[in-house]
Amino acid sequence: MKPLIVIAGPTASGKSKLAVLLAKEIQGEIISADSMQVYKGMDIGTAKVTLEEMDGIKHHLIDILSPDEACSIAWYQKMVKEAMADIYARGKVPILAGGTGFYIQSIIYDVTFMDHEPDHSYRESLEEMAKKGDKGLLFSMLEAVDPESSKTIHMNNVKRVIRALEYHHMTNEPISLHNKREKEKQTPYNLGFYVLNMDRDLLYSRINYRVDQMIEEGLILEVKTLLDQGYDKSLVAMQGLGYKEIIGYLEGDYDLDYAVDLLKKGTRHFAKRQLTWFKREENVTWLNLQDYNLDLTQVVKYILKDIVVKKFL
RNA sequence: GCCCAGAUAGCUCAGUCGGUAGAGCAGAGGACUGAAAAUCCUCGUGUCGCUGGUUCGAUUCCGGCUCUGGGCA
Repeated sequence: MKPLIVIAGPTASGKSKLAVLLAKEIQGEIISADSMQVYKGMDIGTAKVTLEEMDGIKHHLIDILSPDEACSIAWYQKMVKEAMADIYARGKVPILAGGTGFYIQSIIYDVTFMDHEPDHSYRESLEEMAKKGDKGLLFSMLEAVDPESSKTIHMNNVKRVIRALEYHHMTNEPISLHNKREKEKQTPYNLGFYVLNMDRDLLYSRINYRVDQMIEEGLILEVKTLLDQGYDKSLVAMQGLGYKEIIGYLEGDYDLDYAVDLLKKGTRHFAKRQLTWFKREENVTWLNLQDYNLDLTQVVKYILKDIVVKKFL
């Protein structure tokens, strides 16, 4: 089995830096597992690694789309697999690093996605129904077609309901069946999965600090620039943390202090959701930064040892 | 110093015509398989400021006190 090292963790945990430090030790190249860092021009708000921070380590899947291009998990997965093939061909080790749990899963379990594009007109008709407030109708459609999913997807979760309906519409099979099949998969890689974390209080104060830094570094100008370039607030990229809040401020919905609070709060909530994603994963090595005196070089030392012991490489 | 209004969950407040109380936010937990930094679900006991009184029973009514606003001197 080919080696794959994953460095995950909530936002502001230090995983990007950790990944670089590790890459230098094991002939690694970094593949970003981040749904927002794929976009060009969104640097401050996504806390994208700078050229300097990359420190000569090659990073993949960063700055590959403009903000008006939609990134889907299927497309992301395809790009990552290409990058990995390339990395292996050159005799290096891929390090998947980032905080988007959904994306990470799609890689480590090599989830199968259909290779055709969604039926936009069908989806739009469903979205139309949702707009009219017909949540109940959508849900009863799901119950009829995929009773299994109707037990696990909540009626209010319109996005999930629509996707399940869309999936059935395109494949004539319930998405619950697809999910079940995919969940049974074992990873095809020799997988070393590390999650960098710390006590919640510390994480939250780091998040709050980081948001203040972003404002100082010019997040508002970055957002303004994107809007001036014609990127609309309805774009998926503009729904990202740091962008939607600042857009609200720029449009006069509230003052800057409020926007900053909103962003800090949203980022804290996000970090919690990220952790939920990693917690359900088995065979994960959790690393509490506080056990290493907040020193990433000590964390790297531990990982290097662990990699040898568990024969990940 | 006097008058008025407050004092209830970490915060903002609602409420109890007297039977020990509940929303939003914060916080915690969870779901997710082609929007995922999105979307969605679950979780609310706290000396009801302190202290006397009335009462079977007071956070609720009455008195005093403390504190915080606002007003008058």
